[in-house]
Parts: sequence; C-alpha cells; structure tokens
Amino acid sequence: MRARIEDVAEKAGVSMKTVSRVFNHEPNVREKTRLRVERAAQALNYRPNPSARSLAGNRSYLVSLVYDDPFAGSAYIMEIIVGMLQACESMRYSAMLRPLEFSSADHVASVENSIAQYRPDGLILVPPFADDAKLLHRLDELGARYATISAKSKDARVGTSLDERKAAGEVVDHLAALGHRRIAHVAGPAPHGGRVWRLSGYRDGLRRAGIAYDDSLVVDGGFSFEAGIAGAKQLLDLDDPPTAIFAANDDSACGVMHEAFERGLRIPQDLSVVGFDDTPTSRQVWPSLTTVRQPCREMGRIAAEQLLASIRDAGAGSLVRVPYELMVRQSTGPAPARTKRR
Amino acid sequence: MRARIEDVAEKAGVSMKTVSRVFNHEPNVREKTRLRVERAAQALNYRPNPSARSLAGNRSYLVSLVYDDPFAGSAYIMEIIVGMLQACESMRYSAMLRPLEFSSADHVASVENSIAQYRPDGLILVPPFADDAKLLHRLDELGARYATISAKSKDARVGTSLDERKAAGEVVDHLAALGHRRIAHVAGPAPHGGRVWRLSGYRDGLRRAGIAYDDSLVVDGGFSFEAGIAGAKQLLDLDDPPTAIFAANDDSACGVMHEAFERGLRIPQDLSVVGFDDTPTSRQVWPSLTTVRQPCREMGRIAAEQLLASIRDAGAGSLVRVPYELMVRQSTGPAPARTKRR
DNA sequence: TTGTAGGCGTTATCAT
DNA sequence: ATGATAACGCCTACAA
Repeated sequence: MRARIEDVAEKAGVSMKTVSRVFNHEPNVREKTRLRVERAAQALNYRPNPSARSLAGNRSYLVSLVYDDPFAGSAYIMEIIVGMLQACESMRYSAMLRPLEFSSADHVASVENSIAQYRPDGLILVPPFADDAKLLHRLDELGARYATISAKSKDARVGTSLDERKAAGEVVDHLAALGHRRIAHVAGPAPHGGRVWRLSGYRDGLRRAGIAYDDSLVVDGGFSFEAGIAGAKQLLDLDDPPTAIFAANDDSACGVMHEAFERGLRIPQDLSVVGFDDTPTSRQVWPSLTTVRQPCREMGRIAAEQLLASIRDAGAGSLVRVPYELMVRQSTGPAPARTKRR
Repeated sequence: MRARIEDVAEKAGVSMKTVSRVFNHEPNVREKTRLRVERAAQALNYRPNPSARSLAGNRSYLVSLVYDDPFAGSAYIMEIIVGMLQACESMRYSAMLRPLEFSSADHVASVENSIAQYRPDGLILVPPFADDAKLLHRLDELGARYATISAKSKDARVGTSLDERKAAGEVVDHLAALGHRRIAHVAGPAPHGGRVWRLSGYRDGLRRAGIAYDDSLVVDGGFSFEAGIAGAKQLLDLDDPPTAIFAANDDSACGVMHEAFERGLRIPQDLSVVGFDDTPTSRQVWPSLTTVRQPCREMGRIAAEQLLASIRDAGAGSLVRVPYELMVRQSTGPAPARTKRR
C-alpha cells in the first residue's frame, strides 16, 4: 500500500523522528542523513499524510477565504483566489473557500461557526467582512489569525490596503482635466467600506477642481450591472444631466454604458464613463473602459503570505500597501461643448 | 479546551461509539439516546475534528477541482466552483482548487502527484482534462473516483455532458434564418474538445442551410479576447467578408465585436456576432451578445453530487445531460442587403 | 441497541 | 544529532 513514515525510516536506517525532521526542514540533521532519508522517501514515493500531520501537529495547514456569497462569482474574488492559491501552494498550505452571507442575521456567528467546523490556521477577509470592526474584534478575542484585504488601514494589522479614496480622487482629476464640470457618481452599496472611500475621493476631486458638490449627481447604486443601469437612468433623466459618470465599480459602469447606448448617446463624445477594479470585462467592452486597476491577484498572494507569516510566529506579518493605477482607456474623452438639454 | 467525542460521551452517559453513530447518521441508535447525545454535544459546542475523522476513517472528505491554470480566472470555472461548493457544503465535504498546467510536459503525472499529495476522495475534471482519454484511463487504473464536466459522453461515466455540437448547429440555424449566407467561425484552441464539437456543429448548421463550407471562413482562434480580435482581423480583411461571425466562446466574441467597432462596423446592422457560454460579460457588453447558455453553476453542482454518490458506493453516480439554451440578444440581426465589398 | 479495544500516521516530549 | 514512546481524536472491527 502507501508508504508511511515508518517505512521510510526503516529503509533509511533511521528513526521516524529523523524522517519527520527532514520533511519539516527542522535543524539538527546531518547532511548525509538528510540525503539518505530523501533517497529512501523518493524510492518509496512517500508523501506525508495530511490528516495525520494535522492531527498530531494540531494545525490544519488550511487557510480560508471569507467573502460575501452574492459576490461569489465576481472577477475581483476570482483573482484574489488565484493569488492566494499561489502563495499557499509554495508554503504547502491549502486554501479553502468560504462564501458566507454578510447580510444574514449574524454573520459574526457564521464566521465563528466556520472556524469551529473547519479549523483553518488562518482567515483571509475581503470587504465587507474585512471592514467589520465587530467581527475583527471578535476574532482577536478568539485568538484567531487573520489577514484583511481592504482599503482602510485602521483596525487592520495584517494584509493589504489600497488607497481607494486617493484613487477615486484621481478619477475626478482626470475627468476635470478633460473639461468635465458635471461629474456624477453612482455610489457603491451601503455595507461596503468601498462606498465610503470612493465617495470621499469623489468629493476630494470635486473640491480640487473647484466644482461645487451637487447632491443630485450622486445616486445610490451598488456593485451590479443592474445598479449601474438604474443609476444611469436616474442621472440621465436630470434636466441638466452629467457629462461624465464615475461608477463605483466596473460592473456598474457597464450598466451605465448600456443605458447610455440605449438612449443613443455616444461614449465618450456625449458621455464619459469610468469604473473601478479593472476587471477583464473592462477591457472587453467597447469602448474599453477607463477604470482604476486594483492588483487583485497580488493582493491575494500578499495577504496569504502575510497571514502565513503571522501564523508561523505571532507578531510577524504586516499591512502591505499596494498601488492602484488609473487605466485611461476609450470611455473617457473631452467634455462636450455644451451641456445637453432634453 | 475544545470538546472531544469523549467529553460528549461522558456528559451524555454513553460510549464514544454511540456519539460517533449519532454524528454519522448511522442506524441502531434509539431516538431517546440520540437526543441525549445531541443535547450534550450542543452544550459542549462539540465539533468533530476533521483531521481525526479523516485519519481514522481513511477518507479526506475532500473533492478537488482540476482545471487548466491559464483559465484560472475565467467566469466558466468560477461558476462551476460556486455550484460545486453548494453541493459539497450540504454533504459536509470540502472543495479544493487545483489549477494545473495542461500544456506541461506531463499533465497526467501532475494530476497523479496532486492526488498523492492531497488525497482527495474524488476529482472533478473540466476540459481539457475531462477530454483526455489517457488521463481518464490512468485514473481508472489507480482506482480514483472522478466526475467529468464536458460535452463528450464517450469515456465519461460520471458527471455532466452538454451537447455542444447540437448547440453550435442551432447557432448557425439562427443566423441562417436571419438570412446570413457568409457565416464565419473563430474556432477554439486545439487541445479542447470544445473546438471539435462546436466546429462540427457549425458544419452541421451550414449543411442544413444548404451553404457550402468555405475554408477561408474558419480561422484558428482560441478562448481569449485577443484570439477574437486576431480572428476578426483575418475574417474582415477577406475580399468577401462574412456578415456573421460565430466565435468559440464569449471572450473571443467580445474580441470580434471590438475589432468590428474599431473598423466602424455596426453590430448587428453590418455584422452579427455570436458567442458561447453566456458569461456575465455577454450581458454587459453593448450590444448584448447572442450566445449559448451553459448552466455552469448547475453543472458544477451536479458533477459534485454525482461524484459524491460514486464515492459513497462505487457504481453509483451517472452522467447527467444538461440543457443548453440559445440566448438571442442584440448582437444578431438580419443579414445586410448586399455583401460588403472593400 | 450499545460498548470495548486497537489502530490510523504523524508530531511532541523527553531521553540519549 | 538522533531515537523511543506517548499522545492527537476519531473510526473500524468485534464483542456483548
């Protein structure tokens, strides 16, 4: 049957513990012994049994990614997963996906429950979980290790952060530089920190451009295509509609574009549109979408790396600021000469 | 510390084995005893230790999804993952993602290696892995349980299948019904079965419409946006360009649309475009893309369910045929009156 | 219907 | 630098 550590030990003429030392890169093994063990293991095609390892070592070698269920299929999550897998792979850890419902009665309990059941050695949290102070506090209480992927840095100690507010500000700078004065914003969903930061950045940008904040140009949206359509309808129905719309994310921006086209508007000649996230779709639509790139794959990888470091020894692992990038594509252009009237 | 099965047994005044019976839904437990055990477990917040369970039971309660690394972030995979997670969740199994390189020197070895290392109780394979007879044969040899998600049914015993050939035929039927005679195809990448079936279906459709097969209207493409652009360039440069292009998948179709727009063509007035897969993007582009819906989420769920059934008892589990659906949207319309000349 | 004993394959502890 | 032995928490096999 399958080779066990005992078989390897016998074949190499050493004790089980020595084989264990070799496989776990522990010190105190003579080079020569190490080689003998490695050769024996190779010959027997030995692989440590993960369950036994976990049971005896009291670790699961498991990291779980906690994200909001409704966004299970988003490109944002997908890319984070890819990065996370890379990091786990190289550290001989496994990644586990935990789509949970943030909006449920008690999401804190559902996270606790997930921990109790699967016993991961650590968690990676993305918004909105990553921004929930109550949840983080509870995890601290439980002594659970976790990393957050988010924009905010307060409350966060391990993971990645990205200055969404500054990024959103640059979006408005870009539009203002193109001559736009009526710049609208389809805001994100309420429970997301992203909503707040992107909205703040939007206002920062307006201020820098000397444009007065106009309440009617900011509509509650969401992170979905449908939200973008609804937001665009509302904005384009205004007596004095915007010449540029900054949507909270790419999906929503696609909705805005869709509605604009349905009304026969040209992009960017009649309306400029900007998204956020730089999902693959943003390159595939026509005209291609100006947006803010978040290095999601890197974020996933870095968060996992920092988390694993903090698992190895508490106190290790830090919050890594990752760069964003304004991707200027075809969906933004000079403001039309005159504001359109309907 | 954490409650063990022994603690529950003591508190309930029964043996460990009885507790085990209750938690594994085994027969031969009096209702009254079951209740006592459940109450005790509840009180102690007992959760079985997965590692111990796996070690003693010689099962990992793990299912791994094997897919081609380059497509790690595709919407197709993402949706399958979501469905698979649903099924696993309800059966108390865990899902593990295994992006492997199909194009690598020996992908069969890399799958074997993955099995040896993580010891999943079963595998779910998607194309191109699902279509590799050599791999399936080797897995049979090893006695590994697996389910495939694919179009082909030969070689497949457990999993899902979808008649891609018939679906592709219907795409051409749809275009022919709109009056198109010069219908082109941007084919899929060579190692994918998808390429073959969709191409066959394309020819079926032409035959039914009484259109002669024209070699110059079929270009080698791929499943990427870039492949679509390249394919469209080649096709639209023809002296007698097509009035409709059927791309091997949605990403590629988006590339076709992009290139068409770059040349000032209108869709669908000047050119009709069809994709395959019905990814979220196909709804978000403008005009929205006519495509073939594959119920990916269902496929993932069903494949996992069938796999788990076949794990429970060999011989169980079957190949479930899932339905496709032609989603007629805005990217297809009547053929232009005269074929365009350049 | 319920219980007892032994073992799953590894790591931790403590010797040597 | 290396080894012997006892956990780790559960399940299987068999017994009662």
